[in-house]
Amino acid sequence: MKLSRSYYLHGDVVCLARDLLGKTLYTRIDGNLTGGIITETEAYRGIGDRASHAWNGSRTARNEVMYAAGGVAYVFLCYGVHYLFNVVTNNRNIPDAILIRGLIPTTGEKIMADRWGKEIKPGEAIYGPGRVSRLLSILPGHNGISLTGDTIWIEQGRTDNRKMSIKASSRIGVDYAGEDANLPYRFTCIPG
DNA sequence: CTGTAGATCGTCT
DNA sequence: GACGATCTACAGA
Repeated sequence: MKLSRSYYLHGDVVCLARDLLGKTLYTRIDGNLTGGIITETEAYRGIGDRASHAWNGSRTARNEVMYAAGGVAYVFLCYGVHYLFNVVTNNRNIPDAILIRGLIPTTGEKIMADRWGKEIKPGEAIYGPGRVSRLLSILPGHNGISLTGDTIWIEQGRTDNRKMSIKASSRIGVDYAGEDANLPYRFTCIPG
């Protein structure tokens, strides 16, 4: 069951980042269906969050899609090498987003292994936002597309995340954000 | 196991 | 012109 558009309009991005754990992210790119259970996320909270591209109201061609209504993809190039995939949330003109940092492949594992160039063991968790987008073949061309369409979407899945062990911790690679780097906006889980 | 250098380019100042 | 919401390979202990 696909998450509906209204799901992404929720006003608390930190709450949503936590809620996404245990759900399944799918992509269908060039006819290849791949997907996995989300195990790690980070919330980026609007214009007041120094770690966010939208900090201090910054609004440019790159981050424009963060200002769209929730339920679309935000994809950007990081370090000139990796594409990072975010879920845009909240209402129009409120630039909240959730970075997907890790998942456990459950669909199309062989396709993902080919894209990665490495073997993926059954049940093995993949950590790292750059790897996630590479395995799912998410590219800049997907920036701004709807998450309720047939290319990238998220399903509720079977996992009840109230029964998972969920941890909150500080976000990765955002030392430039000063005190905001210490906010507990990173969520990890061990499905069980 | 830990540490670190290099890759590589769009974006913002 | 500087710098990333990173990953990998490789060196050393």
